[in-house]
Amino acid sequence: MARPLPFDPIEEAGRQWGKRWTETSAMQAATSVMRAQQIVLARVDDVLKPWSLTFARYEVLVLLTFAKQGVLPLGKMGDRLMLHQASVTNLVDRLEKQGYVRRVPHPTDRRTTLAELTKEGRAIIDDATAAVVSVSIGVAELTKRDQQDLHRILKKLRAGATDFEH
Amino acid sequence: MARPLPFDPIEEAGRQWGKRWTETSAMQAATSVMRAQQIVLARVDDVLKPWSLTFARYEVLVLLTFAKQGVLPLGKMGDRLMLHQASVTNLVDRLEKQGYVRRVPHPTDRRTTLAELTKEGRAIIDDATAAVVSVSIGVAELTKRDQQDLHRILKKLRAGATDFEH
DNA sequence: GGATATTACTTGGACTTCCAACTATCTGTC
DNA sequence: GACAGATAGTTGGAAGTCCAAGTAATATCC
Repeated sequence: MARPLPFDPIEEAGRQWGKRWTETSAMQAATSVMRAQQIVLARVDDVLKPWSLTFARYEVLVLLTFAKQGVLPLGKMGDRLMLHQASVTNLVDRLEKQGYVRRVPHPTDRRTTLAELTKEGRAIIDDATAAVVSVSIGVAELTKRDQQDLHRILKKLRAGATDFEH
Repeated sequence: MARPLPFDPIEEAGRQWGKRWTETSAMQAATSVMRAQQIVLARVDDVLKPWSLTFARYEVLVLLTFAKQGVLPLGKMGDRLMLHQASVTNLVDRLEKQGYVRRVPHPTDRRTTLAELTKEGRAIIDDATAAVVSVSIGVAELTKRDQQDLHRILKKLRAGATDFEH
């Protein structure tokens, strides 16, 4: 990371940007999102270190926890997590090496691979989540109202990106 | 990417999360930020392809454009862009190979390396920016009001992350 | 003035993400 | 039933991010 500045770099960028170009508030919104993601990611990754997990791999475990039997096809996981298939393959590879997840063949469709939570994976998820919750999933500065506003605004963005039908 | 779902995966995750854990709105806010970043990045990267640029490298060029002489020390760029020094080194390496930027020794401090915009770099920045502006920097679905709200809310988050003094 | 600490940048490695290409398997149609 | 097309997953490569360690140069302090 870098050292904190005596001013907000995004405000300053807005000032400079506005001298030459248009869409200043869009630029500031976009830049804020980029930076906020970095912050949330760093914070959550940090509290997940005791389990050698990252936010990305933690999300995979959480998703499996939501499934009835702790089992899901890799493809479906990619849809839900909004990730490329190759990314899912990578994450499951690592989780499998860590022993939190196991690959299992689909009973009828031999193209499909299922990811299944292992006993170890199931055992840590509540503790890992407690750690993640303890830092408010990286958005501790925001009130509940802020969090909801953020979710509402970004939902418009996501709806326009063919994330889901609307 | 994956195929669009018949429902919003973040709403669905909220439903499932709430059955077991707390801080559901924080989870949805954090997850929304992660996904929004992905969307903005993909959109901006896409329109920058004609110049073989990415959002990250484009931001470096924009920052240099803001500097009087088109020259800045790498360290200062890292501070402004909120990037690790190693990331700046990497980006400047690539921009230098592309001919958009040149490394120049600092006149008095021999530890410092300056990045300087080349004529080529200066020549493309307005066109590249026109392309980026044409997609509203990836946040086209948001009204100006939304963009400002987003900026305001995320500023709280950034202030808590020692991005700048407040 | 010299030893120590700080600062600036680079390098190598880990991680995540994507794309494009490839293999294997299923589906649908004639 | 066979062939074309769609679907599922993996692999290899590119990009960006970070951290930790290393090198070089400047600052500080006694």
